[in-house]
Amino acid sequence: MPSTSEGRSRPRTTLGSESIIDAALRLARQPDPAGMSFRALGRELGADPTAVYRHFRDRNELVEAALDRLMFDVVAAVPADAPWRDRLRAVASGYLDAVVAHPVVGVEAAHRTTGGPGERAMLELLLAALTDAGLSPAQVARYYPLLAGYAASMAAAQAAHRLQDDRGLEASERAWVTTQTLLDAELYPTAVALRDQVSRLRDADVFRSGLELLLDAVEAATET
Amino acid sequence: MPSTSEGRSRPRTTLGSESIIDAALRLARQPDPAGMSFRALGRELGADPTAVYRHFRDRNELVEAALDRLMFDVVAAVPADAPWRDRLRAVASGYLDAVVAHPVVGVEAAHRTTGGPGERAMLELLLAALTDAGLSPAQVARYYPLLAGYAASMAAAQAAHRLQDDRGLEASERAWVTTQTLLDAELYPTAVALRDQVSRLRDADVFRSGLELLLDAVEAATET
DNA sequence: ACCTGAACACCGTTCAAGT
DNA sequence: ACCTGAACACCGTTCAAGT
Repeated sequence: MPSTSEGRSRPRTTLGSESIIDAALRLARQPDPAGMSFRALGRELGADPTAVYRHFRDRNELVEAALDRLMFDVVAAVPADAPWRDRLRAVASGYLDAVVAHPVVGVEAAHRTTGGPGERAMLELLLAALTDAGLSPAQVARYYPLLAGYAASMAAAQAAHRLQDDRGLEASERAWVTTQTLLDAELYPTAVALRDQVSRLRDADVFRSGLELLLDAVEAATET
Repeated sequence: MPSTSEGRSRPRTTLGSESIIDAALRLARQPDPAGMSFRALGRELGADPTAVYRHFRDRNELVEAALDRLMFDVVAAVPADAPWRDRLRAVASGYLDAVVAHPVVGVEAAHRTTGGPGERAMLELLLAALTDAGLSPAQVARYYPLLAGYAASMAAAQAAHRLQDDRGLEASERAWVTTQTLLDAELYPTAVALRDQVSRLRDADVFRSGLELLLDAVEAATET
């Protein structure tokens, strides 16, 4: 490393948590698993990598802050006056898009709890929508973890899938459950129809159809 | 289960892919994210860490082999003559248990495709069960990716959750979707019932109830 | 033929030193 | 008060050298 300040324009505003999160999310968009390292972050910020430690205790805290910001923006984009089912659909697919668009942060979305305003806003939205649907508190307690867990884990899996094959873009075009095993298998030699249909499946389609089944279950629960 | 483990002394048989996988899975049981490093593996095998490269091209290949072995054993434990719904329940919960019991390998389960005999056996089981349920090939093509994706991503998320808080055992006792946010929130001050119920939720319960909803959907699809 | 071990290019993180 | 940069203890992986 040459001693700083050559070439390169200088972002070099005073460092703040928000600008660090911005930079982290910018790096997280690229499908490079190691793209959001502290060293890359320092380069992006025009500061020493370790300066980030002034604002976040460790990597964990930074990732959670970035994730919380994604959630906050997703919730903000959901029309508040839409029917409950539309609201849930909107928040779920917005969340999926955000997580997949920032795969480096997104892979951590499945199991992390941020404790921040974004998470709280999303929680509020979920609980309110389920209550508006007509569920009792006991029913909300049953369906809310299921919906949240489904969306979080499926989205993270898709982000991880996208991170994995940088190589075969065609491969990541297909749904991640679509093993090559299935596609070339003599396993189901007669079921050509099955192979054709599965090979056309996209990750987002799988996500959506599962979500609709869960929402159907919510709707059915209100009718008893 | 393989019976070839002889206490503490010296594993040091001639290195083979199978014994390496055994050792890797042994290390993967411990809830230490970095526990399955090549260096730890070398120690466990009584060999130089890099000797593993003689048998697996890289870490990716090793993880896939270990995962495939888990799947193979899970499928082998499913009674082949049970009704289709019982078979699917058995394979799903066996898979969840295996993945959560080997969290270091399990976290990778969501998005990986092994292409091995274990994966093929599991695929065969799934397709056969759905066909036995009465689904058409087109319906199988719709529900199979959903079931596989659901189980894979939820199981991986639970494994990741278990890896994360080594610290608060009580925290990982609770379902991972259960934010502290919800538990101490003034958010729903009236809904004490909701908080109480959610705080009693376990990860495995969430997994199971979602699975049953999906299986209900499969069953309903056969009646049209 | 198979294993070894030094070496390489990375990580996240700490901390004494600078300004 | 805030940032720097060397240093530490790790990674996965490569490759020339050993047996």
